[in-house]
Parts: sequence; C-alpha cells; structure tokens
Amino acid sequence: MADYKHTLNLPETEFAMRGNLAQREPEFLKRWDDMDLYGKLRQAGAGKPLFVLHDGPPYANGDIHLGHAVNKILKDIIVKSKVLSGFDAPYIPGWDCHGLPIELQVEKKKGKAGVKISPAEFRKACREYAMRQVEGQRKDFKRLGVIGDWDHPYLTMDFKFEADIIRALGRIIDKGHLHKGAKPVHWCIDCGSALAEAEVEYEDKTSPAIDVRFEVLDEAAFMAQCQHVPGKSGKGPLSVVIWTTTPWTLPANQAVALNPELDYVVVQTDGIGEHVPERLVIAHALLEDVMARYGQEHYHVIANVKGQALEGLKLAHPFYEREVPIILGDHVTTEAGTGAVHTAPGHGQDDYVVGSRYNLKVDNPVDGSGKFVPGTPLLEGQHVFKANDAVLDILKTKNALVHQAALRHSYPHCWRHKSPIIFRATPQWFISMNQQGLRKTALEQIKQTQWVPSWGEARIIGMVENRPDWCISRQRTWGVPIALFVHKQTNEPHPRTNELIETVAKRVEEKGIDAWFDLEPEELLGAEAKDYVKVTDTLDVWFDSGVTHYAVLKQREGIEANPVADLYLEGSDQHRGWFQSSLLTSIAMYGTAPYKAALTHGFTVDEKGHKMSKSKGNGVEPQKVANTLGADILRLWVAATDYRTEMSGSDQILKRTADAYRRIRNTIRYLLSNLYDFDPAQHALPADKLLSLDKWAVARTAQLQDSMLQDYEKYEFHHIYQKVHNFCAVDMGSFYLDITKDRQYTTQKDSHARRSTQTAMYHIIEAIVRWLAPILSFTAEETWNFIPGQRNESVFLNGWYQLPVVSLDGELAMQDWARIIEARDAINKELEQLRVAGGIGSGLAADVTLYCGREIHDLLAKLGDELRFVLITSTATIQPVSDAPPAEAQHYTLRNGDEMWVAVSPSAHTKCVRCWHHREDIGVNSEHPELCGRCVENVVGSGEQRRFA
RNA sequence: GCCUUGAUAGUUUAAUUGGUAAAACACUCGACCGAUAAUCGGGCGUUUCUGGUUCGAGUCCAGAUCGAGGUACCA
Repeated sequence: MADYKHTLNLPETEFAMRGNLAQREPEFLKRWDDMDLYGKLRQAGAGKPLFVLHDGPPYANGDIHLGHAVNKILKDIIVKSKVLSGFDAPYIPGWDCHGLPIELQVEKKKGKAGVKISPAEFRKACREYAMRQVEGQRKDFKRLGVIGDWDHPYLTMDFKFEADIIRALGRIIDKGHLHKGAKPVHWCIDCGSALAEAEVEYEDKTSPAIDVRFEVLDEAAFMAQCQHVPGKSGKGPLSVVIWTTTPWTLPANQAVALNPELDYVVVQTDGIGEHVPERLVIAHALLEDVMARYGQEHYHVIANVKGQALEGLKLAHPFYEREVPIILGDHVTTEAGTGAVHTAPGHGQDDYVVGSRYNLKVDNPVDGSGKFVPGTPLLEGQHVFKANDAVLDILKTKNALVHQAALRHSYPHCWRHKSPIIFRATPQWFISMNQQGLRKTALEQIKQTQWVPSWGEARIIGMVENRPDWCISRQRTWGVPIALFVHKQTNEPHPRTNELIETVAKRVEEKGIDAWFDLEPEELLGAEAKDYVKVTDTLDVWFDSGVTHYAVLKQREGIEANPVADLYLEGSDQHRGWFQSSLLTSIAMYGTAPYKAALTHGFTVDEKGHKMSKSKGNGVEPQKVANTLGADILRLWVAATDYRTEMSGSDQILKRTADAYRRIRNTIRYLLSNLYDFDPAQHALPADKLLSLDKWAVARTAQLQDSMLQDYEKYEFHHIYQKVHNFCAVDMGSFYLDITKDRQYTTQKDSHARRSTQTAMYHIIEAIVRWLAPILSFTAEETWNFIPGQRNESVFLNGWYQLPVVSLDGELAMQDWARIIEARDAINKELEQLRVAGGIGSGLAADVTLYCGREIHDLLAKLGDELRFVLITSTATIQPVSDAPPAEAQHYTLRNGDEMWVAVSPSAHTKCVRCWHHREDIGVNSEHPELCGRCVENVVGSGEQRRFA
C-alpha cells in the first residue's frame, strides 16, 4: 500500500496540548513584569476615555483566601475587558493597614503597648508587620494573573495617606459633621481600658437577679390611661416593677422602658413578704410567672393597659430623689423579667440607643477602675461588683426590693484577664447622621447609584436609614490620630482647627502618625496650650479605607475635583463596610457618592452551600490551586460561577473546570495547528470569496462576539464561559471543525478550498483569543504568539477583533445552515444505529439516502455532491418523498414541519487510502490504484473545487 | 429575633410578558486510530417541600425546610 500521508496537510503546532499551567504561568508573569505591561497599558490608554475600578483594600493580615481571590479576579476581568473595549482602565491595588487585628498579632510577640513596649516602638512593629503581610498578599495576588500597579499600591499606612486621612477628617469637621458625645463601651476594669468586640468573650457568670419597685408618682394620671376591670378597685401603693441582673447600674437609671405593643396589667396583691397590700404593673404575658416567683397565690387584675399609653408618665427612682420617665422600646420582650426594663444609657448599648431617642442623660458614675466616682450618693468609692450588695441593702431600706435570686447566665469577659467586664459610657467622637443632613443626602445619593445586583440598593438603604451616628474614635495605638486640640472646659475643638490640621498633616506626611503622638501642644499652640488637651484617640479603621476616594482616586487616578469612580466591587458584607464608609465620608466631604456603580459578589461556600472553615476542612486555597491546576483554572472557575449569590467551590468543582479548560485549549490548539502554513497577509481570502460553510463560521463567530461583548458590559461572565465553551464543543468541535477536516487535509495546500477554511479559522482564533484574554489571561497570552501574522507583544495591547462582515444572503443563509444541522442530527442517529448493529465503524463507511419533504429537499439539493462532506459519509443521495421511502428508512419530522426519511447502509465500495471515503471511482487512475478520483485530482491534477463545504 | 438574599439533572449554567424544562461537563455505551492523556456519535430530570391562583406555574401568591451575608439582644 502506497503511503500518501505526505500528500496530506495534517495539522502541526508547537502549542502544547497540555497547559502545564502551574509550571508555565510564572514565565508569563515574568514576561509581563519584564515588558512592564502595566506601564505599556497606561501609555496605550493615554487619551482614551477613562474607566476607573477603584480597588477596595483587603486587610493586611494573613494569607489570602478564596474570597480574596474571587474579588481580585473579578476586578481583573473587568479591568481587562474594559481595556479591550478601548478604555483607559487604571488599576491601583491597595491595603488597609491600621487597626486592631494587627495590634493583636504584634501584641502576641511584643507585649501590650505602654506596658512592655512603648507606644512608638509598638507602632513601628505594627508597621513592619503590616508591610510583611502586604508583601505576602501581593505575591499571591500577582500569581493569579491580576494586572495592576503592584509596584505602587496604596497603603493606608503610607505617610502621605495617613496625612490625607487627617486632611479628610479636617474637611468633614469643617463641613460641620463632627460631634462629641458619650457612648457605652465594653470596659475591662483590670485593663483599665475599653475593649473591642474582638477582645470580648462570653462565659457563664452568676449574678443577682432582682425585682425592683419604681413607684408611680401621679397615680391618677396613670390610672386614667388604663381600662379598669369592673367591680375591682385597688388599694395600696402603685409601682412598676423592673427586673435586672446588674443592681450596680441602678444609680445611673434614667428611665423605665416598656414595649409599646405589649399588654400590661395592674395587679392587686395582698402584700409581698411582710408588706401591706399593693398594686404592681407587670406585662400580662408574664403575670403568672412573676406572681409565682413572688410566691403570690392571691392576686387579681384590676386594670389593663397597652405600653403605648403609658409613655412619658413619671416614676420615682427607688433610692434617689429623681423622677424617671416611662419610655417605649421594641427591645423589651416577655422572655424574662417583668416586661419593664430598667434603663441606664451609660451602662448598656440598648439603653443608650433608646435613651438617645428620648434625650436621656448618659450618666456614668463609674470610673476606669470600676469604682463609683466621688459625689455618687450612698455609693461613692465602692467597686461596682461589691456595690451590688450595698445596692440591695439600700433597696431593702427603701422598701423597693420585691424579690431577689441568683441567676447563672452568659456574660461578657475580658479575653486577657478572664474577668467580667462592664459597660461604661466614655467620651467619643461621632460623625453625625443628621446634624448636617448626612443621612438624607446619603439616601438620595444611593438612589443615584447603580447597584449590581439591584437588591443591593434596598440593602444599603435599610442600613443607612437605621444606623446610629458613626462613632469614629477608638482608644488604640496603631491608628491615625484624631488630630484635634479640645478646650479643657468646653470640650470644643480649637477655633483654628482647620489650619492646625493642615499643619499636622504636613508633619505626618514627613514622619507618619508618630508626628502627632510626639507633638508637644506648645509647638503649635504656644501659650494657649495650657487651655487645650491633645486628643490621643485614633480613628476607626473604616474611616481610613472610607477616604480612599480622597487619598487615591482624587490624587492618583486622574480624577481631580470630585472623585467619582466608575465602579466599586466588593463582597456583599461591604454594604455594611466599605461601600457605606466610603459613601458617608464622600458625602460629608463633597455631597456626592464616590462611585457611579457598586457591584457585589457573594461569599465562597463549599459544594453543599456551607461556608468554608478550617475546622470543617472544606476550604479551597487559591495558592494551592494556582500551584497545581493553575491560576487560569481558578480564573475560569470565577468566571463560570454566577457571583450574584454564593459561589460554590471544591476540589471536585475545580476539576470539572479544568476539564472544561482542556476543551477550550484543544480547540485553540487545533485551530493553530491548521494555520501552520498560513500567512494572513498573503493567503487570507476576502470575505465574499469564502465557501458558504466558512462564511457561516465567521458569521456565527461574529454573532457570538456581539452577545459576549454585551455580557462583558453587563458583567455577566458566567454567560461568556458557557458561550465560549459551547462554541468550542458544539459549533466548532462537532460541526465546523469536524466537517472541514476533510477539506483541510485532502485538498491542495494552496487551494481556494483550503485557504478559505484557514481564513475562517484565522479570524476565529483572533476573536477567541481576545474573548478569553480577560478570563484565561495566561492561556490567551500564550496563544497570542502562536497566531500567524504580525502582532504586538501582548494580547492586552489590543481591542476586540473586528471580524469581517460576511454576507450569507446568497444560496445558503444562517437559518439554512441551522436546518442542515438539524437534518444532520437525525442522520447521525441512524448512523449510530447502523454502527451499533455492526454495519459500519466510521461514518465514512456508510451511504445515506434521504427522502425529503419539499423544503428540506430543495435546501439539501443546493449542496449537490458536497452534501456528503457535510454529513461526513461516503455518499449522500436525496430523493423526493414521492419516491416512496423503503420500509427500513426512519421517519423524522423537522421543526418547520418538513418530513424526512433516512436510510443508511454500509458502502459497497472500497476505501480510498488517502481520504478514507468509500468510492466507486477508486482506481480510475492506474498509477494510483488505491485512490479515488477526487484524490487523484488533488495529488496529480489541478485540485478539486469546492463551493459550500 | 430583625433586614437582605438564594434553592432547576451528579456539576456549572439556560428558560422573552405564566405556555411542550435547554445546553455543556461528568457518567455510560460505542466509533475512530490523520486534534490521540485528543476527537466524533448514542443514552440520563416529581425544577427543595406543602398548599393556593390559573385552561396552563420553574416562573405569581402563602407557608415550611435548608443555606448565605448583615445586624441586634441576652435587661
């Protein structure tokens, strides 16, 4: 048998079938670094319309996890797609560097600031620690193929940034949003300082649980609000009874809270203990429990009243000469107690919130060491927990104690000392939501912003509507100072605050935040210094990151006057966090939101939808994925997953993604391998000279590209993934590439038929490589250099591909090809039947006869002899239905109603050794006895002509 | 507890205004041996559950279950 293989145009390429991504990707990273891709992108972008995706800073602590990877990859996909769409899209990554978690890490190694180590040294250690964290995270982010200004990221601890935080604060003060107030904080008596939420742990503790009378002052006014039970009149004193587990907070009591919706009763008792008959006010739902607790068997309800009706009525404090009002709050429940809650705004978060609604005094008679301050009647100098007994004694003396018991319950403790902590009001700084209309403007601006997904709007509106004033002060070491001098008497900031802040900012720009902590007030205030106190509180770190629009957007991304980014993109937790802190500071400073659109992605969860955690061992580490499957697989997973809800990730799911990747990669490889001898400059045919099927392929590609560009526009990457994959597997793999294989391989190298396919393939690969670039960045860059023709050094330095416009209006239109595909599917089913029956192996061993209804007949007839190439069979004959299909022919009804009978049979002819078609005309040329006529023509003749396929 | 949000084949995603549940992957059976750790063909769902509205519900309504994010409370 003669060997004709050398007369075929078999595919060849150096583009590896296996990606070897984990090993190869670092080479591309180096290449991008060496060519300064980011710098080149900026140069190329000069003058183009700007698209700013402003990066939200991750916290500089710990290794990056899958959620970080998702966030950065989504941002990268968007930035890159905008570049391809012709925008100048800078990307400046940043880090959040101050704050408690870093302090705690440093404290573990160096000890507590101000105790074992000076605050200045402590801050230095924090700065060094944060820097190391940034290095580690930067390395991991870069490894994922994220392109950005990694050499010049923004760090909230840069001296310049720290100075700008102070300037931003100055501007907010200037606009009148700051106020000083008091707020209860967790306070450890042993530490002598406030604790952050993260430093509090909950443990069981036994406390005295007491019921206390608050006598009604104006009995007539009270009873007037009630509905009396007929025939029941009462006698004896009338009191509202509260229940508390912290007797020591009673000195700070300012009110008694009832639930407006609850039913309360006035109950007549015979007398509790040795006391005389009296009337008590209790929530109806708790009446039986309470009476049982008091040991009362004989009692009766004499009146009913809604909590609502009692608002504002005055009660007597149990042991001070003080009138306290009845107030209303939804936090009052019937789970425990009496339905009436002792309210001390200085000693509880809830009491503070409800108290601020009623303008109650935030009284805190307890000092930092837990003792009642001088001047506290009856209790001065006593330690709060020991004062419990004293309070009980006083209550007994005043006949105010109804009942007492011990209660074991969960109670906050200091994580260092394991000792119970207290709530204690301390002076704090706030950004007011209302005094300059911040809340109102924020709500207006939220409506001006595009939220993706749209429910983000309702979410953040709900939060902004309900949030209290923003407490921006912390009593911490590693943070940007609230650089104010306040008057010793008035507590007011210095009148020249504006100017002082700029002076301080300049110093901080030189020396960092220590410039403030080291500052002697005299240096700036001179003789006035004796009247002022230098504030040493630090800012909430949410303030730091909240002003990146000022410190970064305004100063580095080419947006000057009023920094507004095109897009902020973060996880859904940031409606509470960065989206909000950025919104509030921006409005306080400029009156507008800092972003035009805010996009949120869900959290990463495992395949069952449960959150990832170390203890469950269901986590996916991005570093590990990059080093085994490759970063492109992780990127493909991010793109393939609908980020609007939770994103499921697991080893299984990533393996599926890797399988899908291989399909895409092999399609690319096959296209490249068929272009090894193709030079577009020399061989490309004009669009109107292409074969019909090749026109279809180009048109299909263009169609898909249009819809994909819309998907990029709408940030719906999972649709792009589905479309690309489907294109590779269906349009290309099972149809176009399968059919054109014969033409590629068997026609003459430089024939019109072959150059036509190559032209189509060339356009297709030029398009695909760009579709993929934002997602499979490494693979696209690798592909870029394998595509024939002149090209620049990176796929990212290009726009989307302009596919040639093809017109299929001639004999076969797009919908005609769709119907041909439909007919082909039916024929494939029959071929499979024959194959299973053992009649044939390859489809090329079969003859097909079709008995067709009118329309499909006319359509297939247009293909003439080339129908067999479309069906990939040796012969394909069409007959009208009137020719009476044989019994063995299978009947199909096509979508347009046309009928078709399909008959398949093994070919009677021998197989051409070159093209593998079974043909009657094998051996027509005696010099090539094993070849069919067509192959003879292609080997020694002038080559076959094709029109359609 | 409250606010926001989700649930479609083993997996990832589709399904205009309610109108026969669609792909791909995986799996499986087979073919090919000129994309070969590749390629081609054939095969697989009570749309989480329970009710309701409707001629008709994945889609609308009510409730439940399980999950995610945020927030509050434990006086």
